[in-house]
Order: sequence, then C-alpha cells, then structure tokens
Amino acid sequence: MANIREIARLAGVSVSTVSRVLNHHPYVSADKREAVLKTIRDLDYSPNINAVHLSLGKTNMVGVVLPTINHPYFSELLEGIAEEAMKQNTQLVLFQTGYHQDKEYEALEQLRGHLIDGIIFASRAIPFDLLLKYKSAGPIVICEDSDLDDFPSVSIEHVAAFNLGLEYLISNGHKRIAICLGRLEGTNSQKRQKAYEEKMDMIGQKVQEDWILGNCLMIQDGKRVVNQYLQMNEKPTAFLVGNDQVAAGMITEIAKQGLAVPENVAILSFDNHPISEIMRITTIDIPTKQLGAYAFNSFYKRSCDSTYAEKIALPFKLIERHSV
Amino acid sequence: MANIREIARLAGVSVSTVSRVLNHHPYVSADKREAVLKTIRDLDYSPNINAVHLSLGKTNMVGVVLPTINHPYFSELLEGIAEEAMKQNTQLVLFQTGYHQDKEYEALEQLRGHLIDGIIFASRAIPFDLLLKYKSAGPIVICEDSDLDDFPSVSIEHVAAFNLGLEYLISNGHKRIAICLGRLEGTNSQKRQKAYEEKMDMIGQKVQEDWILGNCLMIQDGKRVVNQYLQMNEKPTAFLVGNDQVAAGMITEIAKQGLAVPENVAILSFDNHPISEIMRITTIDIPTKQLGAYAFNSFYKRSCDSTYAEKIALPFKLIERHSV
DNA sequence: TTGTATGCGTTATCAT
DNA sequence: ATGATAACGCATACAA
Repeated sequence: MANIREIARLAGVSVSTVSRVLNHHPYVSADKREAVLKTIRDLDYSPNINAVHLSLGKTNMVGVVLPTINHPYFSELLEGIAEEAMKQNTQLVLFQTGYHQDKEYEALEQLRGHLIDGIIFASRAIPFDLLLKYKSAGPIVICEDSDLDDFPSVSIEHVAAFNLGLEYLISNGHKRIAICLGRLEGTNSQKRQKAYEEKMDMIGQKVQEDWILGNCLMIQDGKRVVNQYLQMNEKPTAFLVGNDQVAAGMITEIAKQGLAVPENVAILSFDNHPISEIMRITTIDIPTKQLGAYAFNSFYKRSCDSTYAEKIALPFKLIERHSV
Repeated sequence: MANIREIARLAGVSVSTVSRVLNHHPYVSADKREAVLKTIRDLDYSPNINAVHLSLGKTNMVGVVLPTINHPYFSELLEGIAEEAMKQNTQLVLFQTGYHQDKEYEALEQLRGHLIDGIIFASRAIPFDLLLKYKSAGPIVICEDSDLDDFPSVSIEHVAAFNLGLEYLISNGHKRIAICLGRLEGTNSQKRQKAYEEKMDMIGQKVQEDWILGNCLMIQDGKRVVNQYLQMNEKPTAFLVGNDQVAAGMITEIAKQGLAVPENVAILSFDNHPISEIMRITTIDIPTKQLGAYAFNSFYKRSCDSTYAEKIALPFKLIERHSV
C-alpha cells in the first residue's frame, strides 16, 4: 500500500514536503508541488485517515445522538447542526438510538476511544450520573433543559411554551382542552403533562382521561387523534398539539369529517414548520434549526475552552393564524 | 492522557503485557493481569481506537449504504447484516443516502482512507465505472443483480419474481392488472415496469396509464392508492403491489370503503413480512433478512480472498393466502 | 510467561 | 523552501 514515504521517494522529495502539499501549506515550490501531485495521481494514493487522526489527536468528527432522523423535529435540528459543522469542516457521525440507551453508551465509548471528538445529545435516555463519567473524554452538549451545569446545554423552555399555549387557548374562551404529546414516557412529555394538569386544576376544569393523547409524532397520527376525538363522550373544545405535523393531519381529517377548525374545535400546535404556514395553523414557533446551530457552536466553544458550560434557552413565540 | 506505556509503568510490567491483557491473550500470569487491570481501572484508561486501527491495519467496521432505514425492507435487510456482523464482531457504519450519490461517494472515500474495511451497498445510485475505481480499496458487496463480476453480489431475481406474480394473477383469471412500485426512476422499478408491459402485451391487454402507480413504499401509501383506484375510469381487477406494507394499507382502506378483497379486487404483494400473514395477504416471499446475512458473509469472504466475486441469487416463492 | 524493539502512516518541530 | 527526526498509541515478532 502506498504511503507518504513512497510518494516522497518517487517524487524525489522528503515526507515533510509531501505532507505540506497534502495539507495545502504554503512555502513549497511550484515544481516540487507538481511532482508530488503527479506521483499521488499516478499511485492513486490517498492518506490513511487513522494515521492522520492519531497524529493530530483529533478526528474533526462529532457524534450526534438522536432517536430517529425520520421526524421533522429531529431532521430540522440535524440540519441546523450540519450547517454549522460544515463551516468548521467537521463531519457528523449519527447515532440513531431508536430510544435505546445502549446506542447512547456506544457513542460515549467511541468518544472515550477518540474515534469522535465530541457528542451532541439531541435526545438523551441515559442517566446523568453515567454521562458525568465521560465529562473528561471530550465536549458533550445536551439539547435539553438540564439541571446540571457540567455540560453546556441548548434548549427551549418547553414547559413555559406549553403554558403559553394553554393560556392562549384559555384566553380564547376554552376550558375543555385536550393535549397531544409524543412519547408519554419521555421527560419532556412528563413535564408538559404536569403543567397541563396544574393549569387545568387552576381553572377548575376536570381533566378527562382520554384528553391526554400519546404517540403523536407524525402526520398520520393526526388522523388517529381525530377518530379518538369523535369517540369521546366528553368532547374538548380545543387541542394543544405537540407538533405541526400532527396538527396538519388532524385538520385534514377533521375537514374530511365535515367539521371545521376553529369553529367546531380549535387547534394550537408547536414548531412553526412550513406546513403550519400553508395550513394556516396557529402555532408556537420553536427555532429548531437554530437550536441545532447553537448546539454545534456550544460543542465548538467547549472544545476550545473545557470550562465552557453555558446553558442557552432559546425563545419561542406565538404565531397567530387561523386555527384557534 | 493515559496510554499503554503509562499503564505498564505503573503496573510494573511491559507494554506487551498490558496489550496482552487488553486483548485477552493467554499466557499472562494472574497476578500481573490483576495488576494491569487495577491500574487500568485507577486511571480510567481506555485504548485509543485510532492507534489500534492503525496498528492493526483494519478497523473491523464496515459501511452499509442505504437510502433510508425507515422502511421495512431496508430495516430487515439491515437486521440480517447486523446479525452476521455481530458474529464476526464487526461494527456497522451507516451511510443513509436519501438517494443522494454524494453520500455514496463519501462512503467510498472513507473506505479508501481505511476508516472502514469495506462497504455493503444495499442500494446504489452511483455509476458502476466510478465504483470500479474503488475495487482495490477493499471489499465491496452489492445487493442487486449487477452485470459486472468484479464484486460479489447478492440479490433476488426481482424481475423473475415480478413475472411470477403477474402469471399467478393471470392464471387466476385476471387480465386487467395494475401495479404499485416504489421510486419509478429506480433501476428495479424500471425493470419491473418493462416486464409488466411486455406481459400485458403478450396477453393482449391494453395498459391504462393510471395503472402504474409510483411512490408506494409505506403503509399510508396504500390508502392513497385506493383513492386513486376509486377514481379510475377503467378499473383493474387486480393489483400487483411492490411490498406488503402498501398492500396492508390498501386492504384496510378498501374495507373502509365497504369493498372486499379478493371479491372486488385482488391483491398480490411482495416480501412476506409479518403483516402479510396477519392480514392473510397472498404474497411472494422475499428473504430480505437472509439477503442481508448473505451480503455480510460475502463481504467477509471477499476480505479473506480478494478474488471472491460470487453472484448469489436468492430464491423467492409464492405464499398463497386469501387476497387473490 | 515476559520484555525489547520495530512498524503502522501521519504531523510537527527544529534545523538548515 | 526543504529535510531529518521525533512524536502519536498500539500490536506483535522475536528473543529470553
């Protein structure tokens, strides 16, 4: 296998010169550069990346841990990360967990083994104390409103946003409010559910069990929600929906049933993704892509300064349209 | 950063002994082994994987190129690959292309750079002549019925299977047959479409334009297909459907419309995934998982013998149930 | 059973 | 502008 020494010998230069050419360093004469490039082409040489990484002590690769990329929230988040990563020519290594902790563990071990320079947790299931053990292994960024300040974190104040949503619906005369969440067992969903129950309690509204709907992630879940809605004995007058996709599915299905939004039932969702504008859905803007960008930049800052641990909370805002 | 030399010094042994312990070699006395393990624990040491890879000249990682893992066909294929990979403790590195060629290129470059030992193309968009340039970079396996025999390949005779499906429907008295394919621009779909047109021509049946439906991948596409079916002026009496998921979605929707399968319309699909058994769908068994297993084993054989280039075609078979 | 010495393919430091 | 040479961290052939 051709290596840098072979190239040097054939081009009649030293290995350092070859390395300089490879890395686009200045101070190498045009003729030598050309000679090197020629033999590189002739031998169809390409550097051994392991050796580069070993010598550099870093890989310019960062792991991104997420449950799935097949969801608008995560794919948009990923896009935000990717754009910033490209600016620092950093490669992304995806760890798609499907919510399994061992995949997160795998990523952490690769970090320890210097196969990646850092990790961005777009979602985390592994307990914090386990995470802490990897603190010194490299920059770790968490995309959630975490309690510990050992790591930098970037997040939305999801609960505050959820409360804003509830209050907006209430101020529009709704009391009988149902909610659509993602994975009910997730930390975020739990917090939202708690906020919901407290708020309903505050306005003296009894919560029906079937007003809390889980597993609402994709557009097709919206259809299911509507079917469940039609079966409810005590019908809510409004839905607070975890993301635009589900809301869009709901509105489509509601129309199919001959009902109207917001006349028959109001819908307020989250994200402000493109579909919400098209379907004129009132939504709470979550800067998902920006979240990703901030996440990468936090990683970057942490890799320059190992004490950096800023906790960033991104703003959300209500976009009034026509579904409430 | 702690390295193997540091461990050796503190444990009072040589680096080779540490290496032996690390790699579970025999011929290490119990006390030295214990001493090494203790200092490893004390220093929270873990090997630098880049150095291991460099020294070994291999990584025990193989890239898997696929458009998406979020589809039963590919996830099952992947499962088959993964099971065999685990047996050879080989890690899988996923390259999810979303059908973009540059992602395939990326994988190939990583192969050249020795970041992975080989590549399994579960789907390929990149032209063959480009692929050929990477022939010497490492084992490459293609999961398709390729024409060139520079690489080992594993595949189903998709066209033959498709013809079997058509013939079965015809032998059951159907002439007005519609087909549901995936991405119409894909190689496989093109071949199937050609086979379809030829067969229809052979039995003297004129093909309606709207009898060829594309973009049929997931269960929810089945619903769409039925809606299109209901709108057709010239209705087919049978559907040959690219995969069970779509067929399942169709049957569900058909029932909702008050129609029956196979009384009103017959459905024959491919894959024999679990859902087809549950819904009693007549289907052509495609051993997807086995395909994955064979793919990995072909990679493995090729990595032992660089001339190995067997072309394996896996059998398919009709499973008669109750949808035709 | 253990240790020494060498190689893996780069990059970087320090001369010149 | 160019070249020797020492890291980087590990595995292993060989010697003992």
